[in-house]
Amino acid sequence: MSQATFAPVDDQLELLCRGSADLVDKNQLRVKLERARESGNPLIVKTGFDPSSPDLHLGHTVLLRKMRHFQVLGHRVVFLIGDFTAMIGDPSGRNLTRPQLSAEQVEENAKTYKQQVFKILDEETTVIDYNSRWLNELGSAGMIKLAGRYTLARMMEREDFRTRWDENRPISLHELLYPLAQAYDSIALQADVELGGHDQIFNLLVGRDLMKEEGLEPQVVLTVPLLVGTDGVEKMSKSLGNAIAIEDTARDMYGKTMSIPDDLMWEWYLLLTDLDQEQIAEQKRQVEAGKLHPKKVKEALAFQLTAQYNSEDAAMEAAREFDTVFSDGGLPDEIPAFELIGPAPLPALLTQAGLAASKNEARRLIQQGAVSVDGKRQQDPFVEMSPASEPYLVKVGKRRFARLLISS
RNA sequence: GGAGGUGUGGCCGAGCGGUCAAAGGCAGCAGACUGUAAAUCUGCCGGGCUAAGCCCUACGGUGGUUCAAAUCCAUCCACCUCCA
Repeated sequence: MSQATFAPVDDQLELLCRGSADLVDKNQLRVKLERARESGNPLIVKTGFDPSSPDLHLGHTVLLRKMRHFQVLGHRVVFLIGDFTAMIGDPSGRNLTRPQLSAEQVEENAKTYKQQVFKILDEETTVIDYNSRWLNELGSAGMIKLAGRYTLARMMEREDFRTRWDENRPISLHELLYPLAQAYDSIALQADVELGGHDQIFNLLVGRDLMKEEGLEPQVVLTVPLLVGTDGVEKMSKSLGNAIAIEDTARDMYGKTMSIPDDLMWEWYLLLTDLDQEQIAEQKRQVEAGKLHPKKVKEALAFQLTAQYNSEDAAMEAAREFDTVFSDGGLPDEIPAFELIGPAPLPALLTQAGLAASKNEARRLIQQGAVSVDGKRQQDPFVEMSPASEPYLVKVGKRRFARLLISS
């Protein structure tokens, strides 16, 4: 292991604590950092990822960014793919048992993961590992021994288990093994620090307990808050439709960011950017005092995020287009074109062009005044569109555009 | 092994045999307004039909009872609880 020099401990602590939810405990982390500084041996920082959701979104990046902070400071970050534990399915925050994944799915998902995380992590220094490496070998005898070190009562301290129990919802036995398996990962890696989302706190603490039982120095547990999604209410999740994927187009990323409630901006700044905390607070004060327009602040946020995951050019382009389309009611750069056969009623054409899900919906949209043809609102749901040499420019709502060329 | 319960639209959740395409909430979409795909208010929210009406599909599956079934019966499936 290479000898390294580390920044002063207080400086490290400041960066590491930024935007964190729990830290158990800070003094221990200080001790570990000091030791690393003296010995030149970096801390082993473990973060587990369940390969069940390969589409990473900004919610995941909060954690990835914290990992990145450790990397910047010269520590050894282990990106642990929970290919073994994925067979169990993490019960954290769940009120239902998760579906179990097949080995093929896990492998496929893990691949997709790797393609995405290096937008944030440093590919050179990130250690990627799989927990099947030691958990497979553990075998059922080892698992039983491990299970013998924890009690049902302690397991039931967990809020999600407790809730499910109280509400007569099922808890499968294998779910009880998840925290144990995760704890065993920490033992196997001899982790100094384990990172996770705040919902992981229980699992991470079990890791501490079992490390002590093994006679190891317990890991420090550091969690980050769960990012609230674009709806401003629920935590960001793909299935809730309030997520911004890191593979989203620049246009989507910018637009979706602009759609978050104003109040949410500050948290996003804290968790998703490296903007100085004092600067964030200052902007917030100015907005509250009415000196700074919140839209400006949100634009800057949208720009930063878009630039980070796409490119500055793409971000500028997205910003310009957003203004054109939404502030000025103009046209986007790219409008999908369709060639359809006519004459035909407008609702049928809208449906064929994918601008409406069904003819009924198309009719409703027309009646509600959502549809314009060549810039003029069209409110007759029975209007026939006849063939023409030039395509019609059709707009549905604020965001759906198409050029429809009608031929006979 | 025994007893009981539940299964409704993307989700949650009401639902007397007819007036149920199914209350209410969430999500979604649209309009107005605006400062944005913020906030707020209003409307829409299974499919088809030149429609204030009609038709089709739908309340776990199947089969019945009935003029009429999400509602009653049988059976199957799935899930849950309690007792042992």
